[in-house]
Amino acid sequence: MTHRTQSLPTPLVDDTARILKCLGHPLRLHILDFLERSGEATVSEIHEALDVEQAIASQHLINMRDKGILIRRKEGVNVYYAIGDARALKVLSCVREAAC
Amino acid sequence: MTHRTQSLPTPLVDDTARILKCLGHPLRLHILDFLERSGEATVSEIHEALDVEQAIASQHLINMRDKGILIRRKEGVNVYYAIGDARALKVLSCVREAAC
DNA sequence: TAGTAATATATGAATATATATATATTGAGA
DNA sequence: TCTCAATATATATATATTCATATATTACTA
Repeated sequence: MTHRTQSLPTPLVDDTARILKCLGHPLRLHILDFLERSGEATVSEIHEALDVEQAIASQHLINMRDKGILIRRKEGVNVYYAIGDARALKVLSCVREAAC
Repeated sequence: MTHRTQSLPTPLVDDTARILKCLGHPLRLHILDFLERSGEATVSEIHEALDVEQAIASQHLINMRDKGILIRRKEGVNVYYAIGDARALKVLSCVREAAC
């Protein structure tokens, strides 16, 4: 069969792979799901809602933020995280579809 | 903000994370892209087209097959791999969109 | 300014992953 | 049956990831 489309450019593949790899972890995917439904949430809210240690939650949140998947906003002693990447939202909506 | 939708079920999240993690590797994503454009391809065609060692290509192909992302068909001494998972195709189409 | 709650960081141990290389297996044809 | 080409497997090494735990930082408030 002939190739009807061009091969994906390597920089795009590399960047996409980074995002997919990051989302390819159950807890991070749960966090993403929670944040999408919450709009935004503090570290405490997340670690309580998902029943994981505070440090673990913080580690994964920072991980996702480093990759541009999440953004954060400080308010006093609290830190609010939210989804900051359209690709992550897209992945989530695909998973939602599958859930039906 | 209240939660307008239910949280994703854990088994679905786990399964999805497994797939995303697997696709979250540049070479595997390139292989997926190549297979989508080829329809199907042998190990040799893949390792030559993507310029990677035969054993490396085989390892990644088996990896993806183990996770149900690829299927394969034997024909004599050749083994043809093809995409066998709708989710993988969906991911690919999203990446294609981003490429435009 | 001392205490406290929220968050982040440092560190180590266990496990998983990626790559490279060498070798084995399989099937076809001379 | 011998050889060759295609594919798979075994193994070692290096590196990355994950989780757990302890500790540090930060900002508010009494």
